Amino acid sequence: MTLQFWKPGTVGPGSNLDRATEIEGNVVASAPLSSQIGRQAQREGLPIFKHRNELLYCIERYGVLIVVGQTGCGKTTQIPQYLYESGWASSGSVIACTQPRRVAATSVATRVAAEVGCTLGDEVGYTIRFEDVSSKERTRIRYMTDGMLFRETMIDPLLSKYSVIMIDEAHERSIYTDLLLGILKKIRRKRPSLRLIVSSATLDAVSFQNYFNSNAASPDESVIVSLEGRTFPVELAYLSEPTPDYVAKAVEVVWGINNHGGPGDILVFLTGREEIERCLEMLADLLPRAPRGSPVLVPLPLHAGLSTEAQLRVFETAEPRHRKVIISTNIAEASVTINGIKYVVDSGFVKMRTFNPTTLLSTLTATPVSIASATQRAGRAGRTSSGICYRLYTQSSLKTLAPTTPPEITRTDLTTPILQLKVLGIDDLMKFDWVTGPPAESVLRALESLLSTGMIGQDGRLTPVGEKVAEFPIEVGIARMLFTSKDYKCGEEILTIAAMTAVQDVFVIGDGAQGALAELERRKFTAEEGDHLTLLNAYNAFTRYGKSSSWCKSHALSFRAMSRAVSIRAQLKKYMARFNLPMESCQGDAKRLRKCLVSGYVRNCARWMAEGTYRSVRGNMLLHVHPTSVMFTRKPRSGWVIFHEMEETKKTHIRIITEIEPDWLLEYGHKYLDRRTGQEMSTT
DNA sequence: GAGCACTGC
Repeated sequence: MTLQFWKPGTVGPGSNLDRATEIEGNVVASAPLSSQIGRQAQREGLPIFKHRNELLYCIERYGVLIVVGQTGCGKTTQIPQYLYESGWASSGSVIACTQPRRVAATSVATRVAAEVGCTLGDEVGYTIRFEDVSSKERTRIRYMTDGMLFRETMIDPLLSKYSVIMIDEAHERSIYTDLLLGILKKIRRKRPSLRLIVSSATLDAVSFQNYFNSNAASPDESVIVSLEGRTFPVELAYLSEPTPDYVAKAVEVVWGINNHGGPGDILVFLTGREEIERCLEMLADLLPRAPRGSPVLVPLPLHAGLSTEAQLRVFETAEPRHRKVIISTNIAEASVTINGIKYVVDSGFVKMRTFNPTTLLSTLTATPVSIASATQRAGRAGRTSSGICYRLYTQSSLKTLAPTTPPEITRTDLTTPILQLKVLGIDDLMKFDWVTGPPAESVLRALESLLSTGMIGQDGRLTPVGEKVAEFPIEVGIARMLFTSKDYKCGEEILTIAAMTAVQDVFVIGDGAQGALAELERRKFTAEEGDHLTLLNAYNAFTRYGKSSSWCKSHALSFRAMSRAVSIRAQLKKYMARFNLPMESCQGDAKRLRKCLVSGYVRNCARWMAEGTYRSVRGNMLLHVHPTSVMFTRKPRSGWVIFHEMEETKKTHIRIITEIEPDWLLEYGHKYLDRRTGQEMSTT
């Protein structure tokens, strides 16, 4: 790891990547930056010996260190060790390093434990949901998910056991990263001895610095440090003309590489399963026409919906004279790293979910990637040697791309996060020091929803039940449902339903005949009342038959999803015990169960219109039943349903649906405040 | 009669 002062425009080595990133460089270069550290150290008469010491000097001198470095520069593994060796973890304090993903936290911890020469969980450990491999007494370097550290602030608001907190991959701007940064800035005002390291991509470094320096009392709170890593140059190629069909174009490019390019595997970025399958079909059609002497092309799909074993196939080394071509979603951009990739083919699109606070509708649409994303994708070709990235768009369209992807906090339902901030005593949300402020409408709607469900009072303060609900590691509505299960005496079943709705892709659907077979299997669990009870049946069958993976396979269930549901259920059960919520069974009384469901889904009710379409009670939107629902083929006798979620893709779909009686809605007495008139609106 | 990018507590 080499420490360098930050220079605008030096994102990565290699001629072409440099040229391409000049656009990125210019964005950053508009901010005045120089080698501040060097000057500061000189002024204070401090000698700079080594890179490592420079870094340690910076953490001593500045409260917040913004570290810019490419993947592979060792920042995640080395910086915590430097701090540890130089005494930052003495007298019982801990160095934390957060990751946005669980796998990253575990794999990095494993590696660092080996480097330090200790058993994982001793001096070096990790903490993720359901897995705490760390010791309260012995662990000095602790890798964890950002969500876990956020949760810890609810128990220890000053995070007093930590001396240094490193927020890694901060440029990804996960919602927990953003919430944490806001809280950590606040904590540092009360506890200036706490040091912060924010690891970021070049593009975002200045905005992070501005964020931390915006405090008038300490205008030079932070400093940017750049680390040089070992990556290889990636040559960029663009289309001269835009393409109307990037899937077909990707096939063409892959075919061209295979027949004329040197050795090395290919990674193609498309947006979703449907495109991936179309691409695989087109490649399969071409395979018999391969010219003699060219490598045998081995196309492999990669997306989150695949089983674990299908996902693992992309890591297998291709046989001699074979060439892997991995057709992937965005999962390969940051979550999954495959070695040996020499060529990247980038469609330039990604599916992004955006929440509309006015309609409460999430939209999932293919949108152009940001420059940051495009750079990250290209970098996937240069991890082990130099590579080439074929971008399926024109070079001139680069300037129409956004520099970075909008942070998750601007695109998501804030009901649960805002409830959690309230637990931390952050009541005035408009005044909270956000890294990026969420849309005002999102905040208002979240508050409105918290008010209407009794989580906060008219004064905006938490109610006693709100305080408890906030602690549950699950959405507000579902947590609330767990509380009302006491009244309906159905804690046992509601808990299972809560866990099952929290995992996705429970039923494995293949294509063609396999899919039809899976459909038949799924019908075995089907409950008359709808999907929630169907999920309950599936879970109960899973436990009855010994929670086995082979049983799942023969019943078209995802073993991964089911096991996760078991963990979530066990965790939620502990919270239920803590709040004295009884684990009673409804003894097959589905009516009680459904009434309880209504309490959690007051925002999500709809009325039957015609042929698989509904109108939402709120907003009168046209809704289509998702084909995976057991309600897809059936009309609710009462004409009314509640649903777990709605999402707009080509149509607006509702998923996980249960039939209810309309008077249950009234019985529950939920009312919404009309924001314009201040009048209470009935739900009917 | 037709479909869901990716994470996290």
